[in-house]
Amino acid sequence: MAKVLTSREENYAQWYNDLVLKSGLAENSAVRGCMVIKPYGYAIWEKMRDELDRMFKATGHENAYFPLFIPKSFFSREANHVEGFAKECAVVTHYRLKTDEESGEIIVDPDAKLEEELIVRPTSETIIWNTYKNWVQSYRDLPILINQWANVVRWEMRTRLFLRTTEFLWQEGHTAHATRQEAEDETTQMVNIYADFAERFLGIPVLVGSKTESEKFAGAVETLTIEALMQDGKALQAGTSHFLGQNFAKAFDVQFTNREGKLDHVWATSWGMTTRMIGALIMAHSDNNGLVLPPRVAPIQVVIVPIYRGNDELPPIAEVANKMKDELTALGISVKFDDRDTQKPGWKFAEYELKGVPVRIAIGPRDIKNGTVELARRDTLEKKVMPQEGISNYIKELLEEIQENIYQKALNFRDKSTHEVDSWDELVDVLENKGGFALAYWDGTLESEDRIKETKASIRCLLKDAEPKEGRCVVSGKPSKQRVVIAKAY
RNA sequence: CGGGGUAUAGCGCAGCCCGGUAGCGCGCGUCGUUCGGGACGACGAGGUCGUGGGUUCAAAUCCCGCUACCCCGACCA
Repeated sequence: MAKVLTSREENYAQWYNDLVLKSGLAENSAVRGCMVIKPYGYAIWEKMRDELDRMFKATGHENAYFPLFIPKSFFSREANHVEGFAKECAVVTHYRLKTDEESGEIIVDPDAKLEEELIVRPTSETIIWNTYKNWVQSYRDLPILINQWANVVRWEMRTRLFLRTTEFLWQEGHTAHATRQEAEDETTQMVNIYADFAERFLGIPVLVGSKTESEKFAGAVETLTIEALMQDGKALQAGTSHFLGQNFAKAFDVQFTNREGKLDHVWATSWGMTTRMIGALIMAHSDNNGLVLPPRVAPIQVVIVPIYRGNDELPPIAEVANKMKDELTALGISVKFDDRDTQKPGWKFAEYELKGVPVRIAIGPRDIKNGTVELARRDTLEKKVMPQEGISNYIKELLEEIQENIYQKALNFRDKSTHEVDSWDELVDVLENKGGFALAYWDGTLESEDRIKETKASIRCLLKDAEPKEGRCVVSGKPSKQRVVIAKAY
């Protein structure tokens, strides 16, 4: 087979980049740091979006849309929040272009300067809270459970396709509650939805936990996160859910009259998941032959490739293929019958492997004679000849099996790559040589955390369900109640 | 913004040191043979050598400026 991908072993970052480009998911655009998401990549995003949207709606959320632009002054309201984003936002200063008399070039019209600059949203808390202010008077107006599908812009210094782009697509949920408890429950509920989505749908096992003080979202009281492990042993923050306390309500003056007739500020949450998940999907499962897509996110779940010589051989094959396609479609499976005569079978095999299609069926003259098909699964690269009879139900079950197998494989890898460490040397050994998650006692101080950061790794999270156990901090040797998860991260 | 690198056909590159008017692979088009793992042959199309200036009889090649992109750091979903 012609080599189109750099291998993972040779250069992991290059492998990832090659894969995104060659499989047709996305490419770099004319604008620095921004990508073009191509149809195949966007189809994956649509699958993810539809499933998340379904989960959000099942838990009582509604979609709405807020503006792309946010008045600069809004960012002055919440001091902690602005600290986190102020340095990396795109700012709109003018509203008109004109043709320069001398050069004939298009220039920004200096007379068209905005009185107040507009910020291209890096996230929408400020404009949404400014709006919620008018929506809430009484506890009867609560809760507000809103999600928005949108694009946001963060002027990152270094970008990578899907993992970190200047503009990216995401959903951001913003909820308002009458009580602290209710908002905290919402925060937990949403991080659990993310974890469930990642594991059940994307086949990516995740750790659920809370961020340290220094790693949490600017403006949040607590940030819950799901952390995934990539095949190169680095962690990827895959979704976050923030308990915002009353910070934004106070900054934007969102008060309501509670059941006792007293004025109070509302309690808030926000939570988001982005197109970065496509990057996670790629790095968690794919191999040197290309993408490996879990069936539930695969835009094409089954591809049928005819093998024929001359135009006489095609019609009987097409007949079997189309019948099979109809049966599979009736079972809710997405099927492509690729009868293009512009590409050869071998070319198509390689192409669909690169694109990560979970199941491939090949039908040739031999199969027509024998009533069989050749069936290949992408996750294991196994091929076998099967009878046509009953193939549809077999494939339906096989897709489930592939979904499960991909998840188990990732889970085994994570378990194998998770190490308990009890000293600084052990920690460094894991971070430098082994990769993966290190579970270590930490004394909870910023000093110790900074020391850990000097290794280029960070505390990914404090595990949600960890039972308290006594130990000594690997940095300071001071007493510690719980192990934390440390890893190098994207 | 600091350090390093690159810019030549749609893509990947050679040519530059030592100046003489551009080449290879892939891809693309036509025709034929092929088609159960990225086929083969023949013919063909395609380049103001990033950009502005300078040196020279002559610049992809030497000199100066500019711009863009990539990699490594600080930032980050």
